[in-house]
Amino acid sequence: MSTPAVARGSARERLLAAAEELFYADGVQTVGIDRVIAHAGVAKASLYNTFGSKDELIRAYLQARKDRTRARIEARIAPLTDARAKLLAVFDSQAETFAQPGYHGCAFANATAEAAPGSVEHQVTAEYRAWFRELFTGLAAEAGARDPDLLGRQLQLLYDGAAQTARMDRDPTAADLVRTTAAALVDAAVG
Amino acid sequence: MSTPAVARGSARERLLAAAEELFYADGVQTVGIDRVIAHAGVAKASLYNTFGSKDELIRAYLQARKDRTRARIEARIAPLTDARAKLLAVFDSQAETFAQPGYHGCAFANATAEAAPGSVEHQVTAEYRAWFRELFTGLAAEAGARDPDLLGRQLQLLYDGAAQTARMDRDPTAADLVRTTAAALVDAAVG
DNA sequence: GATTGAGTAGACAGGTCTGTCTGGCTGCCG
DNA sequence: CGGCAGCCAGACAGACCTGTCTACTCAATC
Repeated sequence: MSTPAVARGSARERLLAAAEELFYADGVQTVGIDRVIAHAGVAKASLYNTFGSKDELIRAYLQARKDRTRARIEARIAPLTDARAKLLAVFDSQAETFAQPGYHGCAFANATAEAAPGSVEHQVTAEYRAWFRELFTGLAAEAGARDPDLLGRQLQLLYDGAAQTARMDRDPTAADLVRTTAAALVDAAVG
Repeated sequence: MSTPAVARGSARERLLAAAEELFYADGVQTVGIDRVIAHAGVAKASLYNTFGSKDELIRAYLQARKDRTRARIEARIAPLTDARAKLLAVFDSQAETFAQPGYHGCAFANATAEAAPGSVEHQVTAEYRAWFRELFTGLAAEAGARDPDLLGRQLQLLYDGAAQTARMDRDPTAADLVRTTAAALVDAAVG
């Protein structure tokens, strides 16, 4: 394995791509700098010239993940008009990730599990979750829920639980389960 | 901090107590052997004579945590006769843990987040979750749910999600939220 | 053609990690 | 009283970690 697995692009792009693969698969704590640069086919000095530290590489990894998740969900919601359908589409998007071969749970949950309070991991995760909360409560209000904040929090509860179940039990059918349950909660909160 | 924080008992007991505190608070990966033995006030040789390796200490830590959780929940549901009440009592037990000052999420979720597949962490976690699943589905059947397996899985979904929310958002009110939601799901599945 | 910027290869420092080993102390039991 | 089990303190080995530094290559641009 002397040949790098991430071949094209600038050193920055290759590093980020390698970090995304390795950090997600094996954990930001477990994976060392040496593995990242070997996977990217890049010199160590390039990493430190570009990102300055491992922490900043971790930040870029999580930031990229956040942006990608957000874009994926928003693209799915955009063409829909019905707010109920939009809410359920969020879980359809999650189902897609479960089905991917290397699925390994929520990257933010994993990264923060053993990270120190105030660390880079917690900083980006806080942003990620704030956005998610607003998404759910906003759509809940749009859908006409009696208590949009309650429904929004309930749905985030389900979303988090599904990711945990899918990872820990290696059970991709959690996708069906969570969608059914979410639909029931939405209908109960609106009806 | 030269005086050990865990004072009484045999070397084994002190090591396990220290491991439970430190591993849970800061993570099994983050905490090194030296911190554990300093906290326990014990020599390194005693650790390796007693447990043989760090992995086995981690196993003992998770095993102890599993046994304690199980005992706590079973003691809570034992005096109850109504199956619905038993199901909700599981969430009351979880609410208690949320309220504890050092609450830091599900120990098993945290330990497995960046652990290699097949590791000690995953082994004990699999046992823990199998027990939990049977508890929920058994009580769901007892409560007269139309589809006990479905309800059991739904409740475990909620339980996992609540632990994640309580940890990541530092939001202990997740306890009320999950109890309310669980009650709604139980009633919908039975009625 | 000279200069400059970006990148490469890899040695190195300084620290931390797990795990082993030596040597000595204490208290209990026969 | 002798012996031994259990424990302590800490040095040490060997691996691995992040981050720095030197010396070199190559391509584009002025």
